[in-house]
Amino acid sequence: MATATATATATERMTEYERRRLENIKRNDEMMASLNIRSRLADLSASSKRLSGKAKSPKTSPKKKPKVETPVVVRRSLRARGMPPETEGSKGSDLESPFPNADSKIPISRKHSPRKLGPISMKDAYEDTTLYGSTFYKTFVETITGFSGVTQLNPCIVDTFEGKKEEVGDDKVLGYSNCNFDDQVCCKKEVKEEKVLGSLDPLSLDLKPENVVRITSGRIMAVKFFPSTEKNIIVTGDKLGQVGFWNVGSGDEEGRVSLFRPHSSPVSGISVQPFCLSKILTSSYDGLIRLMDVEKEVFELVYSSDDAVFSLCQQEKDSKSFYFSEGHGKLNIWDERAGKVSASWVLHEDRINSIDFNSQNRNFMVTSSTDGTACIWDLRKTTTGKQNSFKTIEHKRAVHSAYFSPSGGCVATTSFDNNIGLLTGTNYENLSMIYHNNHTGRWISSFRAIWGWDDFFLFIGNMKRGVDVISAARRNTAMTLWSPLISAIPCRFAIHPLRVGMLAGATSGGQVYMWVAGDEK
DNA sequence: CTAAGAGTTATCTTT
DNA sequence: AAAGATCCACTCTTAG
Repeated sequence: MATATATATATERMTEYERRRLENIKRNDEMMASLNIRSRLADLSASSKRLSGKAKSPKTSPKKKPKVETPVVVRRSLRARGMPPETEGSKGSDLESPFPNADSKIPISRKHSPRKLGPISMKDAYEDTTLYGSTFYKTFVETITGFSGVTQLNPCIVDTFEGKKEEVGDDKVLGYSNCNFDDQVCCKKEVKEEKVLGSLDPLSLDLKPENVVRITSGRIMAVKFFPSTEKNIIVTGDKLGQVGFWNVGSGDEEGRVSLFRPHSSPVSGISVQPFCLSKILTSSYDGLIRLMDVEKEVFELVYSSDDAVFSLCQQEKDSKSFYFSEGHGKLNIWDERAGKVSASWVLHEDRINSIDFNSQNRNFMVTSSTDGTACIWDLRKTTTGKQNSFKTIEHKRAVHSAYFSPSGGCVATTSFDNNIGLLTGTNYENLSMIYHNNHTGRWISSFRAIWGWDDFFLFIGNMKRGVDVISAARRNTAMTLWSPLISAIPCRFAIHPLRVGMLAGATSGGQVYMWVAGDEK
């Protein structure tokens, strides 16, 4: 079989990478020893207490009490109807507040929460986390509807590392990653790269205390930036079905986060409409796809299925259709004008975890699946079944993501088999496996390596609360970003599509960190 | 072939 | 400070 030889070479590579990995571990251990990490770990308790105090916003402790006594809860619909939203003095009063779940015990039901097969008003879905929701709700609506209407498109940094490999020389110490606190020596790490290629030096990414926020209360499954430079807004979806917004850098401590619960099960995908930023698509394990329309203040129901929807993707410049996966390997195309699914294929033998498109050639799509493969598809030829794929990448375990690089010239996959797969070459004929511990277990959303703003670096979380930066040219972990502000494992990431050097990482506790490049102060 | 169960992992809340 | 709850991820094992 052809797969036998492929497996053999993969095994050879594995040992090669394993060897290098062990060398790296040894080096790191020596370095950590020299930096006196071990003794610092001993008094972790003291520092972690201090750090968590810093990481969480100090004022957030008295807010939301989302605990539930009864797991099955129906959200009381239309309670807000007819209530004037001005009365702010009536904090916590169920009778007067238009957002009565501020102090009630119902808002976040756990499992088996029934889904509603129809539109949900935004006010009904609003999770009042602050007791002052009426004012913040209005602020939110004004913020999202207040875009100028001009949509900027991705400037598309088309710059590949192919052909520049020769420039990468032997290991040299390039620099050290920065940290915010002088007393935290442990976040410094040696970086080896002859020179920094590409449009951004990842070492310039800086995490500031004001850029750490808790958005949702559950495990974050999806995170996205709004494609606009007017305001920096991050939207997240979590395991409880919540969709949260963070208006970065504006408003006071509490007002910049708004939280809704349009779904009864985990939110699997988010897509902000490229030409209409007040419309946001969300998909969920509850089988629903909703369109949040902030102008109309409603979560419309677009699609419903008995199967879970596991991923959602929209081509960058196409607002007339979107692609989503459901059930065991099915992929659908939704036609906005027809208002129905216009094509449906069974592409994999198990759930499809990610969908992505080649930004330079829109006929090429890549999917990743729990069946252990990632496939590149030529949409002009796609019928059904993996045997018809343009290219299939085989992993030994479930594959959680597969993304085209910004130039479209590479594909990076992330698998539970502890590898990041890198596909290069004019016809994606070269496959490399880069070792990375992706064993996240049950409580952490699976890691997914995402591309930065060029073809040189990938970003992915690690189990030690750092952000590994993978060099595509060197095919290794070139550096790791650390910060004492990170109090949980960042597992899902997004880049700002229009601002080079703006990176968001989200955790299982609902927190989001935003790194920003540049201006060292 | 399918179902059920154990083990794995980290974070937040409660005691 | 330590224990308890989480509970649709995935893999492997065992029972039918």
